[in-house]
Amino acid sequence: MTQKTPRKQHLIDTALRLFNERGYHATGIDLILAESGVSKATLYKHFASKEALILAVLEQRHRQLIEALQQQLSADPRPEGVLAIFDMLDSWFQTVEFFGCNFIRASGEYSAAEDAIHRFSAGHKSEMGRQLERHLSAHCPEQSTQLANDLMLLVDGAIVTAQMHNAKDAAKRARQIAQMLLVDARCMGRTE
Amino acid sequence: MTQKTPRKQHLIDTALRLFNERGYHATGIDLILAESGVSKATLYKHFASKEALILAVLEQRHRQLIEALQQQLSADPRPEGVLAIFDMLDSWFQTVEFFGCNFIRASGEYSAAEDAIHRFSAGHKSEMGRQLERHLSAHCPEQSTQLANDLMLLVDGAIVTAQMHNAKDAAKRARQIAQMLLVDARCMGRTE
DNA sequence: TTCAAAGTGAACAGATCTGTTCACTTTGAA
DNA sequence: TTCAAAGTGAACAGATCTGTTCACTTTGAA
Repeated sequence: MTQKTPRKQHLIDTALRLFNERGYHATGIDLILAESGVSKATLYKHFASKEALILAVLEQRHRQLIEALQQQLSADPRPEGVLAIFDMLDSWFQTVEFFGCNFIRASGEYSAAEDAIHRFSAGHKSEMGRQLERHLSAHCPEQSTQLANDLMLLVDGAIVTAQMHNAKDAAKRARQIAQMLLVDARCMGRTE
Repeated sequence: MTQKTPRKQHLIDTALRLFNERGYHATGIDLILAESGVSKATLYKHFASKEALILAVLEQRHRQLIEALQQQLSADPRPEGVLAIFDMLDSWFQTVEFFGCNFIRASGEYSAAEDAIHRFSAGHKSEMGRQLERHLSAHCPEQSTQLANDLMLLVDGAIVTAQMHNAKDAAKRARQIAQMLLVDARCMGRTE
C-alpha cells in the first residue's frame, strides 16, 4: 500500500471533487473521508488541518492549469496564440464537472486578504496572467502587461458568467472581445 | 419599539455586513445576533431560517442596485450612458467595505443550480443585464442583447479582479473595453 | 393607565464540525 | 518470513451550528 494509488493523492482528488460540487465550508472532513474510504487518522497524518488539505488541492490544480496553459502557448508562438486560453475555458464549460473556478470561489469563501487560501488563489491568477504576458511580450512589449491584465479580466468574467447562468458560450464571447483587444493594440499578425 | 429602527431591518443590515466580511457559511446565526443585539427568538419570528435571512439580504441589495443603476441610466440617455455602470463599480472598489459581489459569492457558496440562493443570485445579474439591454435597444436594437451580455461579462470580470487582487483600477479598464465594444458595434454618438 | 404586540434571555435539542488518541491490522519490500 | 511503515476503526473531546420553547419584560398606542 505504500505506492499504488497513495491515500494522500486519493484524498486530494476526492476533496477537489467535493469542494467543486459543494464549496469549501459546506464540505466537511467526514464527507471527504466517507467518499474516499480513508480513515481520519490517515488524513491528519498527511495534512495538518482542513486548511492544509484545501491548500494542497489548490496547489495541484494550480500546477495542472499552469502546465496546460504553457503547453498551449508554446504550440502557437503567434501573439494570437494567447487566445488558446479561451478555447481551454470553452472546453471546460462544456463538461458536467464545471462548477466555476476553484480559486475565485476560494477567494470568495476566504475573503480576508491576508488569509493563506485567499492569497494562494490570487497568486494563481497572477501566475496565469504572467504566462500570457510573457507570451505577448515577444511581440508587443509595451502593451503586454496591460493586455495580459485585460485578458485575465475577460477570463474571470467568462468563468463567472458560465458559473452563474450556465452560459456555455461565455468563453466564445470573451474570446472575440480578446481578439478585438489584440487587434486594437496592433499586437497581431496581419490577416493576409 | 414597533416602529423606529425595526429589529428586522437591523438584522438584515448586520447580516449583510457580516456576510460581506466573512462569507455566508462562515457567518453563524449567533454572531449576527451578538453583533446586532437581537435575540434569537426574534430572528426566528421574522425569518423562517438562515436561508430566508440570506435571501432577504440579497433581495434588499438587489433592489438597491437596480434602483441605483436605473437612476444612472435615465440620467444619460445616450448609448454610452451604459458606461455609468463601470463608474458605479469604480466608486464601490475604492471603499473599504468592498469584499466582492454578494451574488457572485453566494452563487459560489451555493453552487447547485437549483438552489434558491443560487437562482436568486443569477436572477439579479440577469436583471442588471436587462436594464443595460433596454437602454441600448433604443439605439442599436439588433445588437443590444449581445452587447448587454458582453458588458455584464466585463462587470463580473472587473469585480472578481478587484476582489482577488485588490485591483482598484479594474473598473476603469473594464470601462475602456466596454467603450471599445460600443464603438465597434457602431452604437455610440460620433465624436465631433 | 391598560394591554396586546414585540422582544428577551436562557435553557435545551440534536446535528455537525475539526481534530486527537491508541490498540490493532494490513501491506509490501527485504 | 520478518518487520517497519502505513492505515484502520472507534471512541472521545470540545466547539459550533441551526432551530425551538417559554416564562417573563418592555414598548407604545389607545
